[in-house]
Amino acid sequence: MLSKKTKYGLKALTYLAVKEQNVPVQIAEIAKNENISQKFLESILLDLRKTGFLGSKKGKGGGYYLIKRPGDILMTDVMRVLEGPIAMVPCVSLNFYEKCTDCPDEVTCSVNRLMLQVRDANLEVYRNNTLADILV
Amino acid sequence: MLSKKTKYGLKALTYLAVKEQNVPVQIAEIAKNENISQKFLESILLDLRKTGFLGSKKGKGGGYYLIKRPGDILMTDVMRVLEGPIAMVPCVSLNFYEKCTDCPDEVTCSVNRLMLQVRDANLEVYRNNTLADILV
DNA sequence: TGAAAATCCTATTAAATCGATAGGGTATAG
DNA sequence: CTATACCCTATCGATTTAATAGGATTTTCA
Repeated sequence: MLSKKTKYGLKALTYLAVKEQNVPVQIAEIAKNENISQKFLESILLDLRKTGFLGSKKGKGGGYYLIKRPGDILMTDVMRVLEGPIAMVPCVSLNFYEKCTDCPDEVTCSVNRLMLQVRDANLEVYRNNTLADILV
Repeated sequence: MLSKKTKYGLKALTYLAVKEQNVPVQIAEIAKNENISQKFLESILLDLRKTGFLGSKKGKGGGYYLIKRPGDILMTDVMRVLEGPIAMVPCVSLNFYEKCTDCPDEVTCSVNRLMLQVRDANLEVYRNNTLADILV
């Protein structure tokens, strides 16, 4: 299942993508328009700012805005920040590799074999989509 | 993340696949060889039996065995039983469709748009793999 | 016929995760 | 200097997951 964090994060990013770049939009506005708990969204946007997707501005007239153009924001990067590793098991993860403790040999593991294909298929999708591509 | 249930279930299926068909293998043997909690595996195999993948035999010399040939067991079916829906959001699910309560329109939803592609990519993988294909 | 073997079944538990909330701190515009 | 809006940490309740417990049922076979 896709986490609500990821869902909300994606919705917020697309909301900002159709706005003027570098013009701050307030959390409250996004939350209201996208039916998201404001406090929860707050923490998600904070995350997206710390990871370099968003800029922010405090005080009156403040808010969040996209730092890069939608066409330059890859879904691979967004998904890794919001949802975590793209691989379904650590032993096939590119960025978060870990050996299985229970499994003696990855080469002869059927789970590994299947999940490698799944990882590649998902990567292909995320690499072929920027934020601009999923706008209406 | 792939659940342990799915991981263990897949390992058990492949274990049975390399054995003679219709010859029962005991839970204890599979659990020991694949480093799986026996009791947990018990409930998983029970599930796989109820959903038509395995047959069972009680008493001495009993155990579980594959009902179909590995080449006839599609990963789409296995994954749906063990892991649940293949889609990451219900609004793009083929077998478990549900409308989002928060989202006014699927057609203009960026999450929907992205997750449709992800679903199709995953389906493609699972449809192209039978149990026979992921054996060593 | 009875004891051992093995699956069947339900309930419970411990830990982790998730989604949401609380409550104040900090910077900035005007 | 005050209102605004982001910043930050902590906590909570619900759900899910992985594992365990404990016995019921069926079958084999001596």
